[in-house]
Amino acid sequence: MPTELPKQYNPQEAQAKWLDFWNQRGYFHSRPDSREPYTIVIPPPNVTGALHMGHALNNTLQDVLIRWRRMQGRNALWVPGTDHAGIATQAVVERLVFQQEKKTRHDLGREELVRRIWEWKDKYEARILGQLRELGCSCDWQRTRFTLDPICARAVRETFFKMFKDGYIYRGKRLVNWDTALQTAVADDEIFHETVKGGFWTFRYPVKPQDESSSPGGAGSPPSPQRGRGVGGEGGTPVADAPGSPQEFIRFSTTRPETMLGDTAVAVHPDDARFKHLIGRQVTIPLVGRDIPIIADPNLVDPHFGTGAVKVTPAHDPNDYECGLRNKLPMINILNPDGTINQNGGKYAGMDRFKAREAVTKEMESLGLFEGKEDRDIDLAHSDRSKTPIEPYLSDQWFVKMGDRDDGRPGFAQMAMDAVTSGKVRFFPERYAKTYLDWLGEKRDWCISRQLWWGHRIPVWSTEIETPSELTNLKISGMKLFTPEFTIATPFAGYIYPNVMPISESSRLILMLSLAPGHEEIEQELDRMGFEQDPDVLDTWFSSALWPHSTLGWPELTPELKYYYPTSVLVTNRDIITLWVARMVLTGLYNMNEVPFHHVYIHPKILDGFGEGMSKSKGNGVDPLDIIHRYGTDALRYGMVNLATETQDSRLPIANVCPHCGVLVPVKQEHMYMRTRKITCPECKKAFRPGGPWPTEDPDLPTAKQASDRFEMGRNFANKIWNAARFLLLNLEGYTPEALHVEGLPIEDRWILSRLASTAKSVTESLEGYHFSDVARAIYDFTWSEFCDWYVEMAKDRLTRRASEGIERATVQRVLAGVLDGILRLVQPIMPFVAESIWQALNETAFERGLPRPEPSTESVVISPWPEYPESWQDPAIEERFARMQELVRAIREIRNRYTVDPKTKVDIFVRCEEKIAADFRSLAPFITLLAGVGRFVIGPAAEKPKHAAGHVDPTFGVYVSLEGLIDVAAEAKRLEKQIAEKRKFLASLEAKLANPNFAGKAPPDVVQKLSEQIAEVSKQIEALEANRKELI
RNA sequence: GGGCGCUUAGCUCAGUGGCUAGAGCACCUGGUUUACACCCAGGGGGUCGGGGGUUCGAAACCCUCAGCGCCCA
Repeated sequence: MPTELPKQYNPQEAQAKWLDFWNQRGYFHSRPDSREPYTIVIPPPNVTGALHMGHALNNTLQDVLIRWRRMQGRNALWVPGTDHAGIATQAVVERLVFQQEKKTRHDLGREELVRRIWEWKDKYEARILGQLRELGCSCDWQRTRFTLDPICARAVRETFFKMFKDGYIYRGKRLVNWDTALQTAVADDEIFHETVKGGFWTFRYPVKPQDESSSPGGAGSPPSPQRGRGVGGEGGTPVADAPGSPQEFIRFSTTRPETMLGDTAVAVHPDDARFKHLIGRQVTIPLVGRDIPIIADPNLVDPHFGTGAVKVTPAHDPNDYECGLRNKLPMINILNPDGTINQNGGKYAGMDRFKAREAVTKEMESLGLFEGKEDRDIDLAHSDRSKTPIEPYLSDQWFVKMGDRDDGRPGFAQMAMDAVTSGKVRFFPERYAKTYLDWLGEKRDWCISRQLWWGHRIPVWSTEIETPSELTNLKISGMKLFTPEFTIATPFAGYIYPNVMPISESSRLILMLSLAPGHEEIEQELDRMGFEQDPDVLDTWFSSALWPHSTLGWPELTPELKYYYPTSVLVTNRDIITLWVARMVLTGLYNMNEVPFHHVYIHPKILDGFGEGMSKSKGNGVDPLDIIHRYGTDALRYGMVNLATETQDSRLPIANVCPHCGVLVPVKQEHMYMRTRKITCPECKKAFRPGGPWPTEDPDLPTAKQASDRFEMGRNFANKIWNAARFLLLNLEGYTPEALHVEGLPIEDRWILSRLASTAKSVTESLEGYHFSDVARAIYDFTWSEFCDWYVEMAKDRLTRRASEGIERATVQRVLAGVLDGILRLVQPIMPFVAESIWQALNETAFERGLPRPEPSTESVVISPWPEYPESWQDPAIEERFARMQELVRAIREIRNRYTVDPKTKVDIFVRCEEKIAADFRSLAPFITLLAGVGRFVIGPAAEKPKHAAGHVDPTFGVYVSLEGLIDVAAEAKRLEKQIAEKRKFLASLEAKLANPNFAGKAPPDVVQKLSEQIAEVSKQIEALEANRKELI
C-alpha cells in the first residue's frame, strides 16, 4: 500500500532523516576514477565564529553546482575545511581571556595563548562543519582540512622555502598600524576610525640661504597672524617670503607637530608659482638641527590646501612614506615601540609622543617659528583591541616580490594577470576580471609577516655573525654548512637556504637560514646553536593561497592532486578577489605550474533591510539556523539561489520573532550595533531581547530568533511540490510503467512535455552560466504555474472521469509520474530534502517511471541522472494552441469574478472564432468546461452574442458569457468604453510608428511585418468591442 | 581622489535595443472546487531617480546631475 503523505511538508523531519541516509550511503565521498572530475574547494570559513547568511549563500551555491554535476555523471568532489584566520581569531580569544581573567597574552605566554586558541578552534570548527551539514552541503567530509593542520603546514613550509630559495621572499621595511599599548602591528581591518578633537598647527622652517651655512631661528620678521587654512589665497599673506629678502621661510601645517623630529623633506607642488624658486633649496629643522630639501611632488601636495607646502615624515605617515619612496628620501623612525620618542628625537628622547607634541610646539614658539593653532576634528585611526590611537610605524617585515624579475621574466603579478587575460581563468560575471587585473597591475609586494602568535611561524632561523670566517666554520651535524665560496655545502643543498644581510650601522652580519619541512632535528640543533626562529607568523592568506593544491596533498604528487587539480570553479564574494583569488592563482602557477581553477564565480552580498552589509560589529547578522528553524533548509537554500542575480547585493529585511507569541517584529535601525537590549512585543506586550550575535545568554530576557519573509517563497514552494506529489500518490492506484509515444498523446500531455523539455534545457544552460536566480525561477514557474495550475488540474478530469477509465487513466498516470520525476531531479540541487522525501515515496509505488520510457529509479535522487529530454518535444505550435485555451479560460474566469458568479454555478459561453480554432477549442472542451465552470458551450464562426452577456475580445476569438439577471449594463458599457479608448490609443501609437518613413526604411522587415499584423489585430479587436458596445444597448 | 555597482509597483527583485514592463510578498474581491489556506480564482497598483543625447524605436546604449552601497588610496 502506498504511503500517504501528510498534508504539509515537514522540513525538520526530512532534514534529520536524509542527512543520515546520504552520509551512510557515502554519496559525497569521491575518489579518483576514470570519470571526468568536477572539483570545488570550499572558501574555508574562519574559525573565528559561526557561519552567517553570507556563508549560507556561498555554500548553497557551491552545493547546487556539485549536486548538479554529480547528477550529470561527473566525479564530483567538494573539499570542505576551515581557515585559522590569524589576527581575527587571536583577537577574539585574547579579548575573551581578558574579559574573563583580566590577563593579556603576555601574561599567558605564547604557548598557553596558542593552546587556548586551539581550544577555541576545535569548538568553532565543529560548529561550522555542523552548520554546513545542516545546510545539506554535500562535501566529502573525509577530506576535511584546516589551514593549520599538518598537511597544510607542510605545503606552507615547502612554498616558503622554495620562494626564499628562488629569491621571491625578502626582508624589508614597511609602515604598519602600530598599537603602542599592545606593542604590535594590527591589520587594516582591525582598526576603526573615530573623530577626535585635535589641532592643526602652522609652523615655518627657515630656508637656508643659497651657498651659505644655516642660521636657524629668530632672524626673520615676526610671525604672520595668518593660520593654516586659506593662507596663500587671494590677497593673503605670501607663504614664502619674496626672493632676495634677508631670511626666507617656508610655512606648513600639521596635526602632529612631534613628527617634525622625523621630517626628511618639505614638499611643494611643482606648478605652484609661489614656491618654484625654492625647489632644490634646503631648510633646517631647528629642533634637531637637520637640513632637509624642498622637493616637488605633485602627488602629495594639493597647492590649494593649507599653506601649499607639506612637511614629509616618511617613517610616520603613509602618504609621506609613498612620497619618500618616490623621492628616495631617508626614513627616520622617531618612535620606540611603546610610543615614546627614541634617540633620533635628540633631547626629546624618552618623552611620550603626546608630551613631545607640546614640548616641540613650545620650542618652535620660543624660536618664533610657530604661527598659530586651529582647533580641528581629526579622523583618527584607533586600534580595535586597545582602543588607543594607531601610530604609523616603520618596521621590519617579510615580503613576497610581485614585480617582474631581474632576468626579465614575468614575476608573480604578471603571471597571475596573464592567467586571466589569456582566458585560462575566467570570471563570472566578467567585469570582476577588472578588479583583479587593476590590483595586480600595481605589482605591489605582498607583506606576509604578522606580529602574531597564531599561525604558521616563519621558517627562518637567524644569528648574528661578526666575521665572514665564522660562516665558513659553521657546522651543522658535524659538517660544514658552507663551502669556501660561501655557497651551501652539498649535503644541505636540498633543504637549507641562506641569506646574509648587513646589520645597519654595524659591521656585523645577520645570517638567515630557511629550512624546508621535515628536518625538525636540524631546527633543534639550530636552536641549540643560538639561532633564533623568527617570532612572527605568516599572513593567513599565505596558507589559504595554497588551498586548492595543499588540500589535495601537495607537495606530494598524490593521486588526488593529479586527478582533481586544477579544480573546476571557485565560488566566492568580491571582497577577496585581490586578497585571496589573485594569490591562489599565483601560488598555483608557481607550485603546480597550472592555474588552480578554470572559473571564478563571484556572487552577491547579502545586506540587511537598510542596505548595509551584515557584520558582527553592526549586530545585524542573521544565524542561518534561525531561518532553517522557521522555514526549513530547503526554503533557505531556495531563497539563497533565488537572490543570486547578475547584479550585486540583495537586501534581506529582518524581523525578530517574539519568543512569547510568535509575532514578527521588524528590525529597526535603532536596533543596530546591539544598542537595544530589550524590545516589547507590540502584540503581547511582553519583553524580549532582539536576535543578534550576543556573546552570552541574557538571564532575564529570552532572545528572539530571527526571520525574513523572503524565505516564505521557498517554504511555500517546497510545500507545493510536496502536495503535487501527494496528489499523484493518491491517484496512482493501478499504475503500470510503459513507454509513451509522444506524437500520439493528447495536446495537454504534449504541452506539459514541451514545457518540461524546454525548462530542463534552460535550467541546464542557466547553471552552466552561473545564472542561479534564473534556475530558481524556471523551476518554480514550471512546477507551480504550469504543472500544478494547469496540468494537474486537467489530469483530475482524466483520472476521475468514469468514461475514460482504462487507457487514458494509465497514460495520465505515466505522464504525471514522469513529469514529477523530472521536477524532483531538477530541484534536487536546490532543495534536496523535499526532493529526496518525495523520491523515496514515489519509489514505493512507481519505482519504474520516467520519460519517454520508464526505467528503474535510483535509491536516492542524489545519484539520479540529470534530466535531458528530446529537443523534438519542444513544440511551439502546441504551446500556442494551449496558450489560446488558457486565454479563453482566464477570460471566462475574469468575467465570472467580475460579476461574482457563484463558483458552483455553471455559465453558458459563446465563442466566436474561425472554424480551425473552433475545432481546437472543441477538442479541449472538457478541460475548458472544467477549468472555467462552463455549462452550455457554443462555438464557431456563427456563434452569436447572447443578450445580457459580458465579453472579452482576444486577437483570435471573442468570448461572451451569458449573465441573465446579473449583467450590469451601465457598468459593462463603461468598461467597454474604457477598453475601446485604450485600444484606440494603442492603435494610434502603432500607426504613428508605422507612418514614420524612417521606420519602414530602417527597421528590420520582420519587425515591420509584425507591426502591420499587430495593427490589423488591434483594429479587429476594436471593431469587436464596438460591436459589443452596440449590442449592449 | 580613483574604480566597480545600484536607483523599475508599498517592500524585495527580474527584465543587457522591438509582442500594451513582469514575479514573489503586501493590498482588494470571491472561495471549506476531496493535493495544497504554506491554498485556489480574479483585481488594483509603475512619467522604469532627474535632465540631455544616440536611434525608425530606449527601462535597456552614451553624457550629465542627484542619492545609495562596496573596494582601493
